Amino acid sequence: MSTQFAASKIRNIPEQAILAQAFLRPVSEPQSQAAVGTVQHFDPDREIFSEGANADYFYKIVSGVARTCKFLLDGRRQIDAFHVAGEIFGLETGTSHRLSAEAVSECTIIAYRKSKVDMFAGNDAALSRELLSFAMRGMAKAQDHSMLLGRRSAVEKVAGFLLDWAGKADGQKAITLAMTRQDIADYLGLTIETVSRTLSLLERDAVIALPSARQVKLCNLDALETLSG
Amino acid sequence: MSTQFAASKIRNIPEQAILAQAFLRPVSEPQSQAAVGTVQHFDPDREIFSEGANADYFYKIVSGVARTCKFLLDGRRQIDAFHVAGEIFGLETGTSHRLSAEAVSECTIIAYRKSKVDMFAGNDAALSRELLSFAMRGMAKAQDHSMLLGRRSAVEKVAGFLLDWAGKADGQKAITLAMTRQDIADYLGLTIETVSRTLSLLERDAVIALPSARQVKLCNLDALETLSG
DNA sequence: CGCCGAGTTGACCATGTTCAAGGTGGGTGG
DNA sequence: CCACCCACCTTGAACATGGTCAACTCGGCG
Repeated sequence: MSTQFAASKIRNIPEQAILAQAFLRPVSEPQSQAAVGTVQHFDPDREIFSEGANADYFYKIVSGVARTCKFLLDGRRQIDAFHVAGEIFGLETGTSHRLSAEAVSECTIIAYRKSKVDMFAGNDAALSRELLSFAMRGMAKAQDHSMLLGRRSAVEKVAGFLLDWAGKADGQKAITLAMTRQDIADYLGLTIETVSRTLSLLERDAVIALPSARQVKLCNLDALETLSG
Repeated sequence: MSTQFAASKIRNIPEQAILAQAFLRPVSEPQSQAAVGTVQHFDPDREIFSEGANADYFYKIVSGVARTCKFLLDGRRQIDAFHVAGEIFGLETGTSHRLSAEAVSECTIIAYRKSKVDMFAGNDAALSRELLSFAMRGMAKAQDHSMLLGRRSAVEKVAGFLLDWAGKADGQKAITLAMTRQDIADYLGLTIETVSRTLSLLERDAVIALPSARQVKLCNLDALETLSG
């Protein structure tokens, strides 16, 4: 299920340089990626880490989709973000994870030791910059998400989500939703019924088509953008 | 209104070390703080910078309260955060500000050139770490805010906000709100009326007291924490 | 004193939630 | 191969929470 490589020492490449790959390189070379990380595979809905757990590792997605989320005591869930190939999550300054992470679809991820980042971040200028940029992007994403949650109607939320996801799927007009309606609802701060109704509404208005529950065709991008606010 | 110091060169102290003060030092020495920054003063509701403007400077609050926010085309506003003395805002990786910033109360602020951070971040390990930690804290705050906005009722939001603000005001049970009801509403994703009603409700239930509109006494912290979810 | 902005309160309304009843489709076992 | 099942999704009707609109209060200041 998971394999630990120690290629960095065997091949006599400085760990620092290899670690930088986590940030600087695309996911096209799984072999070299794994050099300082542990490759792991998760079935849908499997927990990757849980809120409060030790944040010794952070993760980069090779394939599939994962979600990071928080739970309230009564079971309410807020999904913070969906992560796709190439994205990093679970990197914290504190010692424990502030969010849980789970696989949405089947996914392959690489776990990196956080301690190595602590060691090298100060010395390697490029890595340092990349880390900062990662954190700032994360901050920007979370802020945009706040805007979405606080001041938008159901239609605006759903339209915005579809455009967002289409962006991740590289701008295709036909997109495949990796997640359930419940996931979408918990991401948008809505109920599953409202998400479903809103999608039906968009379909009725010929803004989208729903050949199947998880397949969405964006028929009218302009209308969608207008609706998203 | 604003004064440019060039003390670093005069006193022959490396700029890099002085810049680090922005992150590493408390706000207790305004003289030295100003060494690499421009001290500025803002009246309530004055714009500090606007969304889309060049992000050449970032800011640290010396005194007073500021807010960072976003606007939708139709005027809806989402306040991202309130900033108090010692806090930094307006630091971006991109070239332009993604949020606007305005003074809530009268406030004194120091503006730092961002380019200096770009120059030194890679070389100075401590500064680098501090920057990263700043960004990660910002990310964590924005994520918590999302949780608040997405999955909480009006009472939970208001109760949470009061506890939060009490925390910033150093845990005092009697707090002074620097902001208007409208600000609170735009921070919590509610309307001004709902905020007002909810505060009245909390007062009726003896959870808080409202000697004046801006003065809140937290009479029953336990109840408040329960209500905040 | 009267004005004005901020805040409160009330009545009504709309959006989204809740509860409940079907529908659909992919997988499994007879 | 078909029937059944189950998870996921959709749809409807009643309801609740918070929004909207409007009147009113309060406190500071010319």
